Amino acid sequence: MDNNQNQTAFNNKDLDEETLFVVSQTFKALGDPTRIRILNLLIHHEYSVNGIAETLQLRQSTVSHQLRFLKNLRLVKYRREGTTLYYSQDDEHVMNMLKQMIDHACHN
Amino acid sequence: MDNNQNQTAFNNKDLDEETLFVVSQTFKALGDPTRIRILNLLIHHEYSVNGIAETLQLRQSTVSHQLRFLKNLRLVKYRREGTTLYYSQDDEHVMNMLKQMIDHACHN
DNA sequence: TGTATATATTAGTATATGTTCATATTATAA
DNA sequence: TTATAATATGAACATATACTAATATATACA
Repeated sequence: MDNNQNQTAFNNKDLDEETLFVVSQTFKALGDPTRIRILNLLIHHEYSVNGIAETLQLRQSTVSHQLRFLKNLRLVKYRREGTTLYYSQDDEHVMNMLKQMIDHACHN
Repeated sequence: MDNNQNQTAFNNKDLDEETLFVVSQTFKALGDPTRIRILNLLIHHEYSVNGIAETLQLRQSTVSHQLRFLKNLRLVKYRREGTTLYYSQDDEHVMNMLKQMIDHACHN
């Protein structure tokens, strides 16, 4: 039996610390209006940092900070073109959950 | 055309304020380890407040505070039996997202 | 090399959040 | 009514979070 097996497989009552950390961090990323707006933009296509800032009426600094947050969680990635960085989504599963929740919230 | 129609349907670039609030609040609820552990317990069956506290090794007060949080978002409900309140899940969709994310986090 | 543009980083600040202790409330039973 | 058990609430505290202004870094190009 695999030592790295998660507790879900054992149907245990509590979650192991690492799973708990990853899950809470990921949901936390989706738990802020600014990050949701950024990710919602990136559903459709890539954007530069300034592109996001202008579209969402946010400071460049704010966008950059939140992108770093999302990048650390591998929820977004970027490609460089000259001095411009184009950010795009990097976790299809999480993006699907975001879409689901937006639809869930809209169907009231 | 319906005035209450959400912006997702229009494929707009930004989300309306109310959707943004509901979505971020819901994800915020899932963005805390304690609340995740509580909800993860309630996946299987109902628990009393003290039952949760004992199982997860948390203070009664902590559990009660977090249950109020989850109750306000209609993520949990309760039924009374004497002086005991049995809490259970009340949003199948959100619970499914939690399960999905836990599985997602485990499959590393 | 020097300048311009795009982005990242740092430090400061205000606010939000989670936990705890102490206490209040509620319902039951003697 | 009084006592007990279960839960809720309020206040205080420490920590986390998000935003901003100012500045640093990096790339391209003249």
